[in-house]
Amino acid sequence: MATNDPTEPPRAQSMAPLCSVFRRYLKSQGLKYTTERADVLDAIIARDGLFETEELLLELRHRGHRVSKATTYRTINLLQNAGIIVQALFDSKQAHYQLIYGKEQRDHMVCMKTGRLVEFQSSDLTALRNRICKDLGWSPVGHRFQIYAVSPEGQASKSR
Amino acid sequence: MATNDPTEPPRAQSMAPLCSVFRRYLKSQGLKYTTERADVLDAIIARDGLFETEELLLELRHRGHRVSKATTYRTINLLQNAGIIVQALFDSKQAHYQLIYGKEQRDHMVCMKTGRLVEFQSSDLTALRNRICKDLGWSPVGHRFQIYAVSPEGQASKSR
DNA sequence: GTCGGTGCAAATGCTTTGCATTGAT
DNA sequence: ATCAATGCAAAGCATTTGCACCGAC
Repeated sequence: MATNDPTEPPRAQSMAPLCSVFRRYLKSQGLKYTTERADVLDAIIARDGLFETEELLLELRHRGHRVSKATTYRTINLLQNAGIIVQALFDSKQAHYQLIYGKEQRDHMVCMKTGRLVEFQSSDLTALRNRICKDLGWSPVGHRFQIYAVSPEGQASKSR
Repeated sequence: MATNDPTEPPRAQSMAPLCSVFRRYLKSQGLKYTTERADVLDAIIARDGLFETEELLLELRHRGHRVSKATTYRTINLLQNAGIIVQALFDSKQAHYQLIYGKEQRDHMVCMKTGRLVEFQSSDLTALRNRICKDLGWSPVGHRFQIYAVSPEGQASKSR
């Protein structure tokens, strides 16, 4: 599913910092750091890319963690508020999320023939975003960018 | 699906061409051009911007056209397939659409304080998109770009 | 020991669908 | 006349919520 950027070596996210970011956020809100919440964050870190809730539940089951669907949804919302994950992708019945904390913005390119999804980074894009904001007097916070295109494989397949 | 020509000046959309684009699409699929479908397209043209289904239903009622919710949804799907509208915006329970046929791509900037939504166009962005695709050997079809930022008014409001 | 958290099942709310009727070509 | 479209109400589905019990601080 998710591929990565050819220029940067993909590294696994070490768990400790994210975990403490989450703890700090929870404490600041008077909320508790529970095993279920830790399990959900772990599973997200393990995937290290785009995920949807159903996949996350499978990942959790797979690792032998029993977290209810309700709690998973609740935790995803907390992680969004904490700025650790953000929603990604348009045009989908189901919400997709991606880990974002401490990472450069990652954008997506979807193949309209094969459905293949590629992540990429572009500092030019971020620069352009900042310029657009500046021109209009706004302060940039973030962005979402998704390209619809046809991959080389998709072009090859004459069928359909 | 339907893209457009960046060299062409953005002009106000007159109704006739879109209507015939839709008719042509319907005919090509062996589908019928009905008054309800025409009414939905009219209402979308009248709004000429972002809309969600509920708003569209109100617009239709307002103009004295009785089109059922089911038909409106069905027509929206057809218009997407015809390349006349596309889904826009992330992070929303409800789908938002925008008229796109024969227009330059329009992107969005949302104020995180006030919720204000601004549309903008950037040919640099399209150029950047095309370059990114070319570098990876893909053929660009379209894109969605949404900036999260704080508007001048939002910055002024210290409250919250 | 307190609150907040969890799981379950029920509730929501947007969107889709089945079916009998209506209408465009 | 035919075959698709419409409207209604019911069904789907991802997500949220109410509530009784449980667990982190």
